[in-house]
Amino acid sequence: MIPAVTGPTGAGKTSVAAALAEITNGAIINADSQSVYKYFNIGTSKPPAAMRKTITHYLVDFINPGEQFSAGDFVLGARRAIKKIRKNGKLPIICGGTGLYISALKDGISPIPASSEIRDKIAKMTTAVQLETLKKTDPEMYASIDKRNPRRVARALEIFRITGLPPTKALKKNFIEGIPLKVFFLSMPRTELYRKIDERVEQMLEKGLVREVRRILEKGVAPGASAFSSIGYKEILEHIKGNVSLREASEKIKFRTHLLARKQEIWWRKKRAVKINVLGKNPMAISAEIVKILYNNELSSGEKQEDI
RNA sequence: GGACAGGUGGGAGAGUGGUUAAAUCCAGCAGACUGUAAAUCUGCCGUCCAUCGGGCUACGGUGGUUCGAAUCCACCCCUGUCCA
Repeated sequence: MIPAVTGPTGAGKTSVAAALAEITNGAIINADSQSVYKYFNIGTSKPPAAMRKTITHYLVDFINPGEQFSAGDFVLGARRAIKKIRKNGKLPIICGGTGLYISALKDGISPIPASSEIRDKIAKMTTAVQLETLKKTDPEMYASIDKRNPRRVARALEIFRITGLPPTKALKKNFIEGIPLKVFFLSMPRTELYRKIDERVEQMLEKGLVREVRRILEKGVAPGASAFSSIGYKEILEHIKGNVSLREASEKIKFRTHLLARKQEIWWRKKRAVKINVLGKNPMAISAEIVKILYNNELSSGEKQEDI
């Protein structure tokens, strides 16, 4: 089975996946929604260049900052990468913190793409009108949808416009089946995790996050580019504009990263994942633990997955 | 020593007699979420019991005015700025 290493930011996914790749002769497929972007290196904690020389990485550092990348793109790309890695006789390892991406790969996804053209049109309607339209086209979806969440509502309508079918039906059509994945969730106590996150944010600044943002802007990347919406970049942008001090920006980055970490935990709390406590353990020990579980599970058919 | 300004819940910060357990923001906590997901959205957030709801303690301290005070008065303590 394919292992997927996930967990909150700062838990050490990158080094664990690297260690795992070393002992299993594996290649890594990135499942982090921000690390796909080019030039955004420090703030996204991409796997370092040296690591990428010895271990093959897929879906990292290959999208232009202005372009959109989505769960569907990830699934398609990951499936291709898995095939290729297997052909080379290696073990594919998924690594990243974007729960939706990993879940989509594992459980499948419907192949309805995003259309910025349609999205723009829908955006011109008020939410009330959007809801009205949805109510008429798909009462079932209307009943279950979070009506206060504009993105949900807009996407439902988008699906309708693209397929001409009620979203509930469209989502079941031509479904891209999932791939069996064994999800390993690296975990550590909150207080410890928050401490590590804060430390890491300081390190990012020392490494020159501000400089990186300046360079990206000099390249002509628009401040509104989707890659700039990620934690660390948004705040530094504000600092460069002169709206906040560097200190304020770094505080904000820390707090927003805490929130992110919590969201990442919540995502897997009720889903099947093997929780691995990483506090005080080194990457090699952790990856050895993962190998052991992977190997045991392949021998015994019984599922022994813990809840988080 | 003198003159102002101010002390509000974990933090910032509204509130100048009742509808205020006290706006708002931040932090914290609990969630939703199948193509923007590091996004978007929701709930809780003094304390105790509790289903609606109810009790208790709260706006530096102590006393007072009042049917009623975070809000008015007196004194005291502390903080900031300015003058000596």
